[in-house]
Amino acid sequence: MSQLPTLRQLQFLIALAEHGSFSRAAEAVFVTQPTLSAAIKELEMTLGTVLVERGARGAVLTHAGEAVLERAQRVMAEAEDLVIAAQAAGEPLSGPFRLGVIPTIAPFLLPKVLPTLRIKHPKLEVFLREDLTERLFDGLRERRLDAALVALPYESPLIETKSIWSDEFLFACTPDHPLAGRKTLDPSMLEDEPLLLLEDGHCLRDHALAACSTGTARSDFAATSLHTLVHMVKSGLGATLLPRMAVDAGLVDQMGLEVMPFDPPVAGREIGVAWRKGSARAEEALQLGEAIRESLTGQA
Amino acid sequence: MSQLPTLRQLQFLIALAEHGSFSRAAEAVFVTQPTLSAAIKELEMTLGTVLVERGARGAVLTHAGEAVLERAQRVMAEAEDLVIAAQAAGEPLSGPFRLGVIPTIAPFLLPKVLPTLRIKHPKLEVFLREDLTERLFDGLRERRLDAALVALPYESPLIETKSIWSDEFLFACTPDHPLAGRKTLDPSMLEDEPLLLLEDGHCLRDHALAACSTGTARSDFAATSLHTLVHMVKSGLGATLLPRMAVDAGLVDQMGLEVMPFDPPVAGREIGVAWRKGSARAEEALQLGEAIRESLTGQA
DNA sequence: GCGATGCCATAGCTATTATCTATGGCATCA
DNA sequence: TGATGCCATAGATAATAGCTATGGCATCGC
Repeated sequence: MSQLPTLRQLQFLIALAEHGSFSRAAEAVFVTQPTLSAAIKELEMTLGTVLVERGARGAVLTHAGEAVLERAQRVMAEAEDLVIAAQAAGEPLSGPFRLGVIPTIAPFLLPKVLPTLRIKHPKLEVFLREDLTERLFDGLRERRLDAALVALPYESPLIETKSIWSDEFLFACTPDHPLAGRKTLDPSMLEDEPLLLLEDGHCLRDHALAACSTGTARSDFAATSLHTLVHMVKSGLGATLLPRMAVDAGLVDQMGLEVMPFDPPVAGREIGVAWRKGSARAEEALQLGEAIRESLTGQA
Repeated sequence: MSQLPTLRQLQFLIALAEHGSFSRAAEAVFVTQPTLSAAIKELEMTLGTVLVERGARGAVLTHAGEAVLERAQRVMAEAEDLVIAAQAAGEPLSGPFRLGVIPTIAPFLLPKVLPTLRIKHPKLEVFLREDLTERLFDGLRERRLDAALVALPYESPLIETKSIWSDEFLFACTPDHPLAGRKTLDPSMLEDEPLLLLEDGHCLRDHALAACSTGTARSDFAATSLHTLVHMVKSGLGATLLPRMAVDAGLVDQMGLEVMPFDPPVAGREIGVAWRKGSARAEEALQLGEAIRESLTGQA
């Protein structure tokens, strides 16, 4: 069995590749140039291959160096994951946690949930990022996020999800709408009803359309947020579907709109937590989802 | 940024988990018990978590320890891959190379190819393993093999392939067969022709059936190798399809059988090289395939 | 009970090596 | 042709990885 390189050596190689010069790379990793120089030489010795072409204008990786660099980055990333996983396993739901939330959930869920979360997990520091599902998932894949709250179903490679809450859709319209005044509604009644929806890219748009397969979207107008959406409904541009969570949070209060549920089986969307497959904080993501569910049922 | 653990510490942890005792683990990695003890303690310090429960009857990993262990094994595997990749990049096609070959290729291809390979790449030490495709692919996934020569198409997760050679199918029958004496053959002529084939599991069986979609396999007899197959044909049990490579290698010499090609477009199978996705020797696998192709065309 | 045994932790020492400072050689560029 | 920037080497030192010896503490067999 051949000798293994040191993580430190790999770290130095990565810095060297990044900065293209022994001296600057050394500076970047807070050692002196001879130290880094010796470490790279040592690495080349243990690997039995020249990794770097030294020149007067700096250093360039050889072909073998590039191959090693790629794997070195993987090894370092795995090692860093290990550290995070260890900390997470030692004390779950503590420390900085980068959570993405989609815009149709964030303003209605977070005010309810964050205070309880802060009490139950005082060591947890939640950093929030609001964005569309696809971009949140990109963030998960690129390790910029630890977890995300999104609406399901939503398939995406390398992403795993767990549903934590069912969010029912409600029909919203002006009082002079033909369907106004009803207690409940059947999706089939929305046939030929031009629905006002969010812009393309918002998963709520697709989920709403899926919920009432008979309804059609107005193609001439679309809203950029749920708040503007209800205002557009109010001004007579059409009816829409709203998540109950948003209505409960007071989205349509004092708007003078009619809001009614559907007959069972109730149409809706699932709210769930998502994480990168193999993430060091996958377990924590699940626990966070559970904590959110509890805090929702606790004060529902 | 938190301090990273050492590969050595991870190695110690893996040994400890495997042996369940500090003393025996230490022995296994050729250090003394206090050394390993100190290293594990140091690891626990840098991770900020207790990984091991010390008891009088040995050591057991904590929950966090299990989580770290799993990732530690990944990191170590990646690091070992890095070493191999470096050596491969430094001097491709050298050193030990574990090559799997399916039984319907091995006896006919290897005698042609291995001698040239030995001359062109004298430092390459090829270790051969003959088995069915699926088991070879298992070997690739479990890192017991570096590459495999198989017949394509053959989809399998985590496996990548590259075709290197087209192997035409030939029709073989006894001289008293109705189709005997023809120059060429159309697949449609095999309708209702009961074909004698290899046992289930051999991809050649499936590829042969795919080549002539009209033909049907005899379900009462099946051969375990191409050599027994031709003997069974000879004894009148039925006709069959043989890869040209095997015929060229003398499979039916002095057997008194009729062998004829198909009309274009010629039916056949692709012979290709396969490797584990992300393998440290993926590049070498490709090069090996290229070398084999060259050695085939060189003396075809 | 009570040594005997096996296991892990600690202490103190040593050898190794990682890192630093200082310096030299060698290209490139003004 | 000096000046500059870059990497390699040398020598000294601090950090640490490892070893030997030993102690404490359970468990087990008698």
